[in-house]
Amino acid sequence: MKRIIIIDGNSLVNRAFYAIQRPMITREGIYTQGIFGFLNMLYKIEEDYSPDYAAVAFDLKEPTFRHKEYDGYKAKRKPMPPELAMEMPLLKDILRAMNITILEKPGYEADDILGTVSRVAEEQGVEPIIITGDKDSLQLASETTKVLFTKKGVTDFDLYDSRKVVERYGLTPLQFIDLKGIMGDSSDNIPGIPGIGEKGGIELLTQFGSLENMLEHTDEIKKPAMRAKVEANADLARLSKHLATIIRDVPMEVDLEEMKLGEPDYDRLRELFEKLEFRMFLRKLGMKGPSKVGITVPSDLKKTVIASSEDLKDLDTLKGREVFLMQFGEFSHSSKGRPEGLLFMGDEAFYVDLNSVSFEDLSSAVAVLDMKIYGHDVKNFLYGMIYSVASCLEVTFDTAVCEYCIDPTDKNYSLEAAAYKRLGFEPSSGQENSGLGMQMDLFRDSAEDNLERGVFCAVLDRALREVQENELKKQDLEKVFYDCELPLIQVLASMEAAGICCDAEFLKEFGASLEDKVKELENEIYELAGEKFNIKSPIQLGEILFEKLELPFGKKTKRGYSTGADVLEKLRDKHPIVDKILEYRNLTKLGSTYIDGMLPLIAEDGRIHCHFQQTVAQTGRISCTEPNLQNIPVRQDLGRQIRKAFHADQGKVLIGADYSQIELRILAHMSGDEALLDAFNNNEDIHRLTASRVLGIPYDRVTPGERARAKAVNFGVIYGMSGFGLSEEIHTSRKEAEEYIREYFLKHPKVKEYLDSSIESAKAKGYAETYLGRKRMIREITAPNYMTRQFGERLAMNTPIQGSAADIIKIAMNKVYWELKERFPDSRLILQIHDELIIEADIKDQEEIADLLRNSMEEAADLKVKLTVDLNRSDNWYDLK
DNA sequence: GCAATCACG
DNA sequence: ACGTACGTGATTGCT
Repeated sequence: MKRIIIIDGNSLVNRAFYAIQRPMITREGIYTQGIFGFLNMLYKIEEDYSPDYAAVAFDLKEPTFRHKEYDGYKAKRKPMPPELAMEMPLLKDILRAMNITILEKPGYEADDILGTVSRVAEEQGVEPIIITGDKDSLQLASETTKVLFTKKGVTDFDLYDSRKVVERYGLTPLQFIDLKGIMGDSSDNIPGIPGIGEKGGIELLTQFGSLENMLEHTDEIKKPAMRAKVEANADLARLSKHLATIIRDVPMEVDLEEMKLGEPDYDRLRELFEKLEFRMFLRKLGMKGPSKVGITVPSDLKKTVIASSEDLKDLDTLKGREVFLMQFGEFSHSSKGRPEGLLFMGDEAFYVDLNSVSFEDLSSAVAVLDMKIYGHDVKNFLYGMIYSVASCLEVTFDTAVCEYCIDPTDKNYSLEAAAYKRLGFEPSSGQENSGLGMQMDLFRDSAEDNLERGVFCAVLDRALREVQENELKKQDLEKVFYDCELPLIQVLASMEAAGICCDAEFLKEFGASLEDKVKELENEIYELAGEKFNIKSPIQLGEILFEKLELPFGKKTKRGYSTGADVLEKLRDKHPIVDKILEYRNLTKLGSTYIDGMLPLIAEDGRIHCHFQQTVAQTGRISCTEPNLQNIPVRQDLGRQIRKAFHADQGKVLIGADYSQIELRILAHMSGDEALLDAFNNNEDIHRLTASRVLGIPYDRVTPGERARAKAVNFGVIYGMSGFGLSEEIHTSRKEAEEYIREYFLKHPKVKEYLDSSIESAKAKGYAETYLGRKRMIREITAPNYMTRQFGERLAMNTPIQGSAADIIKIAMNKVYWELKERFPDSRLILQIHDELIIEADIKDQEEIADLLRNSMEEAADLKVKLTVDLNRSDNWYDLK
């Protein structure tokens, strides 16, 4: 028997829209999750039921006969969310391209079309399957007509025929209509008989079989209350049933042959899928496009396991070549483990088993090979070599870092994720959890298995690289990637390998002294609270402060009272316990994060080797983990003491250099605001100047308090401030804060223009752009939700500023690294803290290196303002000020 | 695994 | 009427 699928388009796309949890938006700002979900459903159904015919019915906007017969029909129905409404025309385009018939009929609903087409099909001996998320259509089920009803997600359905309807609900499909006549339907605003719901309705239908029969024999209704309701609303019930009845003879021509499934219009479909960024579907159709790349390992590839130091000479065939490199096993710098093995693949593949080959032997073998290497997350692999070797290897590509340049908003840069995104690659069975990208350290396979897996990764990575190379060109990202991020990999690897000396004894002693004070404070707090409790638990603390001690609570969080420092700060003079708690927090933070957290991360060489993350921050900054050396305390002296533990090695000195006000200088450059430009070019104090301009005070008479407020205003400008945010920051009324902002923009009209243009540009292009052309997608900017959109606007203002600063210091780092390597190989860049670089320099070269550092940083970008750098030298980090 | 908190730029 | 400044990472408590 031939089979037709008849889809309720509106209903299904609605289900699809809400089934896909996270919003999907393309680069151009088109919402796609409804279409995406719909197509997934459609493909699944085609696969499961292989239909011969297909049609999709849609509702039209104009009123139907039901509206005309009953004013309130669907009156309370919420309109389709605008994000989804946007998708509808595109969905129809896709269906047309697929050669799937679209059915619409003025005055009727999609349901009626389903009813009519299924009747005709049944008459012509074709089995109809009706697909919908709406229970109403169950009334159409018969022995031949099936209703496929969405259950959850986009691939989970329930199939009903008349028998299953009876089994499941105890009613025949036709009785469903009667039921709705009695109980009504709030979503369609069908009244039914007021006061009778589903339970009562089923009871009545079980007794009478149909609504008409019931109305003729109301005297037989046993419960008097129910009888009264039925008798009083007989007409309403008839109307309701009428409204709920799906019309099965809509006056329309139904030609099944026109609904026959045929070849889609591949070109048009490809065009649409590309526009919507549906890489998976592109691949599914086996069409040309980025998904065409086949992942097959050449069968004649020579593969060798190197399991002894003597065999390392086999690697000579790689000499001078560009080689894919991948590491198996240990990743963390702090733990003592060594990598399991390394894969090298040029024209041939080699797996060096580091269980049988010494690390030193490998490194000396590699050192003379003069290879260029590429791979996925190469920085981690470089650490698998001795630094002197790693620094000789030129890195020609990194598919992880490249993916980050193309889309810095992604959360997962594993090889699998990137290959899935760009190629539509899905692991075949047996590969699902093979850890192709990230987690190879979890596997302890045989050398042969690692070799096989590595070779597959090499082929996959090569395919990914080709797509990415095109994308870089297309999006004008080549400068960002090739000139900035790619060379930086080497720099960061070197910094990680270098690490910084950390004095464990100092930390332990400092920690012990903290501990004494913490114990003391703990007891005092229990004393003042009158009981013991967990001070570290915001919930318990909140109960003590705001219930037991009845202090006035400021803000609330999802879980209860807010006990953040800003709230407690305001309560300091209300109760002595508050100060103790603030001090307790202060000390335990230092103890747990900066002492206990740091000590185990000191490596055998007495140094801490943090990991610099090049693919995390959405603005282009780098971040730092295990430990985070970018947030070592500095603002308060007590915490700052921690820095005494970090020092230069024997015969070395630390040289620190930080950009002065780089973000505000970038703002001055981008906006062209004369007042800002002049201030910076004349080395004026920018916060003082802002105070003077905004508050209307002579420059020389600005007080420290006024300067501090102006500083907050300057930060606010960079962050895309609101009056509320600023008022919180400087503890003033919102009105006053808004006054400052108004005055600031009045005095700096070009800054205002620039920030507005940032928003406009992000709206038009869908992304924010930095000095080097780094792009960050800002999906929020077109969000219908006000808050979300506002957030997007702040991102649009801040990202070019923060991101350009990141670009500039990266340029400086590349320059400094190569200069040091050539001229002062004993001195190394060791830390970057966003606007600051630290070098551990050989004492004898310190003067020249200081100059080199300053010049590299100041000349990293050519802006309308001078970039200035403050330099400091010391043998420990604390005194680097 | 998330929320709250707090360290940095 | 709403809820509010940008970007990170580590620790702790709680579900």
